[in-house]
Amino acid sequence: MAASTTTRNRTRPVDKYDERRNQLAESALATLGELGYAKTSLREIANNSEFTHGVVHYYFRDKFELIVYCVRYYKARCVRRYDDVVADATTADELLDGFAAKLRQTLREEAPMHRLWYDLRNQSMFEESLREAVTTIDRTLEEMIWRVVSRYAELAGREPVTGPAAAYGLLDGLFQQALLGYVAGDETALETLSGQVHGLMPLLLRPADQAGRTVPAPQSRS
Amino acid sequence: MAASTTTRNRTRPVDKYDERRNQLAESALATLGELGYAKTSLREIANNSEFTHGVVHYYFRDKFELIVYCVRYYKARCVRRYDDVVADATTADELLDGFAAKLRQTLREEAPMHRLWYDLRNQSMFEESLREAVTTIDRTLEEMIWRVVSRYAELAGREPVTGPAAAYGLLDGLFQQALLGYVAGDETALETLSGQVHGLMPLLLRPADQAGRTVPAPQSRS
DNA sequence: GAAGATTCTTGACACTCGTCAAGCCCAGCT
DNA sequence: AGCTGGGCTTGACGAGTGTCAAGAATCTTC
Repeated sequence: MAASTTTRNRTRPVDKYDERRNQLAESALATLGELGYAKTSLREIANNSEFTHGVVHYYFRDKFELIVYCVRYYKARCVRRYDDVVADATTADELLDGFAAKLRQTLREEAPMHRLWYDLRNQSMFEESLREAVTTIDRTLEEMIWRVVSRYAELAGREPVTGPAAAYGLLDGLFQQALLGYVAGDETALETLSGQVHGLMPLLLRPADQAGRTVPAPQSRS
Repeated sequence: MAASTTTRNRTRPVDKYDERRNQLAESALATLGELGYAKTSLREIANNSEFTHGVVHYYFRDKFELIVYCVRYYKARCVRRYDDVVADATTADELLDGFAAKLRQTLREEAPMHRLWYDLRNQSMFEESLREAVTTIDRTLEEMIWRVVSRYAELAGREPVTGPAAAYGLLDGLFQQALLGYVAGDETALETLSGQVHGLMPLLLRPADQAGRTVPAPQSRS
């Protein structure tokens, strides 16, 4: 009975409809962040909301549409997280400090969301239907990181030695490792990450005096 | 009825018993690598073996013991993968080439195993019972990578700028990104990874002439 | 070859899952 | 007031899950 994508009918309760979808997505994200993809059921999602399990099927065709909607909904919130840092910094060191601080804060405050993100990204390696949504958001994250790195290089008056993909891969690896430790109860993961990032970022800049080798950017975008 | 951990009784069919366990673990790993943790059932595992689903409970108390056994079983096979490369190389460049080639090969031939590993590592962020096994193998992988990096530095006559954890995090990030792309069908991920690693590794060495900054090693081991 | 232990199959159980349809509730219109 | 229809609840279904027990099949040992 529900309409195709987001509009319901012409009478106009479009916003009400989307509002409920977002409300359910919020509950779903909270549940997924707590239990993980494997153990999250629609009933559990509904229990974490103020509705019952039937409602989910009123607003989403099936479980999959809900999950994908959640991924996109989540992306909209997280993808501009470092833009302020980039915009406000006036020196390379200031940018680096702000970036590291924001990473620490993200780790501390958004750990469930991020373990969910890694979970879903991994699921996309098994479930092809998730792949498109995941690839899209992953690319957006890469661009977000690249805005930081390239601006950092600019402020330092040097050039990055890596392309966007490599820069994202490196930083994401450190962050994921820190998240793993932090979730396991290692409080020092916060400071460790900060220190590692402070150490890594300068390495991503080509030395001013000499022409070093570069980490080649991917030839194409597949 | 089954014995406690691995020995069965004193008559001596210890090896037979363990052999079956390993056989089942092999089937389980194949299934898990294909379907992922979330969608793998004991019946499916048994179907991929020459036994029926009841046998699983004859050799493993429950699903969890099987999974954990699999993780450890898998680790035993993969953790010395780069040792030959380290032992055989006589120059830094040779080591680097061999390492990159081995990474390419791993990506091409063992993609299902590795997406499974990342899946399980992520699950450990939701399921505490997995944490210990995962942490153990993760540390072993870190040591494996560190053997490569430190030997690489040694051959180059320089010092690493990172500690073992950061080195592992960085390389793991690149590998995971490449795996994601490769599984999604991007064949160029192989060469991209190789190029990125060739670019990254020299950055991990402190310049011979000057005393650069270092990526601090974690203070403690949590 | 019989007796006993071990290994494996089969079928059942209690439960949870996603899905769906029937109907209740209540705001808004005539 | 009475009706209408969208929003929501409830309860059911079939399929699939982990687990387990009872017994068949196979091997071991005397």
